[in-house]
Amino acid sequence: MIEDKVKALARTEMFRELDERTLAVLAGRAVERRLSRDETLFIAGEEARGLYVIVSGALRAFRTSADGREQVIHVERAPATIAEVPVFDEGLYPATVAAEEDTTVLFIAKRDMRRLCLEHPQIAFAALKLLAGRLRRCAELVEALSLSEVGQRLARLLLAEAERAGVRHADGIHLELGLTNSQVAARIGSVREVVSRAFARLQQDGLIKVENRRLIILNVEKLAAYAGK
Amino acid sequence: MIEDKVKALARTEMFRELDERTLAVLAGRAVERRLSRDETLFIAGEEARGLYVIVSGALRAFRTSADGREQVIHVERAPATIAEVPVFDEGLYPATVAAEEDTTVLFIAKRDMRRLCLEHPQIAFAALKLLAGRLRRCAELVEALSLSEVGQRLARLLLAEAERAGVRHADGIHLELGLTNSQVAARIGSVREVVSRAFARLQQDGLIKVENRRLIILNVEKLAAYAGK
DNA sequence: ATGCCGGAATGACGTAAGTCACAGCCTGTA
DNA sequence: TACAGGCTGTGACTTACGTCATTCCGGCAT
Repeated sequence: MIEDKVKALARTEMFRELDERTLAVLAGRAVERRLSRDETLFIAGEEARGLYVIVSGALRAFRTSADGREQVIHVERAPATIAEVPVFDEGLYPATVAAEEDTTVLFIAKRDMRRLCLEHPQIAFAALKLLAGRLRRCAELVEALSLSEVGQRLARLLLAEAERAGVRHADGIHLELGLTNSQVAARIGSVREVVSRAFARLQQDGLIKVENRRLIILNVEKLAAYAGK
Repeated sequence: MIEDKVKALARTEMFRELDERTLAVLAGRAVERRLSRDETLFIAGEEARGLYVIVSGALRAFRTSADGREQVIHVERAPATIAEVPVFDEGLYPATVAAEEDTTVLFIAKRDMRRLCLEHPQIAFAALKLLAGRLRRCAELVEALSLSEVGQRLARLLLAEAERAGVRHADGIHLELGLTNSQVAARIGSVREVVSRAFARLQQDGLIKVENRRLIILNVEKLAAYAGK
């Protein structure tokens, strides 16, 4: 039980440098919570009490507009952490977080986290690296939203997903996308129908091939060029 | 000379907690550089050797599209630091940085910065707070670009600038904007002409009043409501 | 079979916003 | 005084994108 928690913590970028003893103490204080697909963990603007370690599954952090459209800020999958920002700047949760799939998390209180950073410089360092990386990707998202169009943003997403979960094959990179068009739209800042058309376009141009929820990137270089990267 | 550098460092959020001695050592290693308006400090993708402390003036970090349009990621004015990200994640500079006005900076080498974080946990903490805040604002920018339209984004910018530099007055908040329409466009993700029209619209609707480069926010509440905040 | 449901595809349409071109206005300066 | 350069404002046009409505398809349960 507590063993499992220790293992889960030790797998994250944030806590992997910690010694067994400290991990055990931290694990003892960590509270587990299970979420079903699409269940929400917390809402933007809520009082932030701490951060979460993703033990299994994946979470998305997003913002919602007045008329209900969602824009995903980032997606984190196990092993990872989420909601670090309010731990360090003392503000409210900056985004709503919900489960992409069935997910288990561990809650770590803000105070525990801050003390850990002071007593273990490696943790502060890991946190710095993590936030820096996240900021880098957030800036890229800003650029994409402002300076590229939907087709290019879709291409970028496909390349990123291929990087993460693609399988190299003779005819190209095979990819189990596992996202509905709506989910893709929320990530790249658009809507269902437009994504549908963008996919059709990429397929027409011979860059990708889609058949029953399975996707093949036929020409990575061309796709990257099209994405403008 | 070195006195001035110490003073400049001590004013920043990043270094204000440091004791005099350590500040003096750091100042001794800091290299000064002066930039004229619009001169560029470094370019996105360059090898990152360290971060910069803004002694006076202001810098903007931005990305450029293939066809030359710019999207500003953030603007920092003295006293502040810029380019912390690559110090902590070891990557290249994530954005191009140029001077908004005549500016003086101090260069701090990556190694010095990292050592400082290990030896002085308060510095690591300050850096964490700073990155967290920046990430928060970056996420807000993402939301704005994806879910609001130009008029609303302009309204948000005006409210933020009023917060920073506005003067409360009988007829509303007076604001010396000091930005051309092109500069505003680069910040809110649009182009000159559209910004010009958005200003006209806000004025028509009686939310603001513009006369010879000077701006008055007549109705803050309405403007905030219009911004959707 | 039948019906239902979530997702995908697609045509028709409206619109915000980007592009182009031009004219007016300052300010500095040759 | 006149000219150039930077900024603004505005009309005319184009277009990418978002919206709406309909249809189709493939499970899945009844």
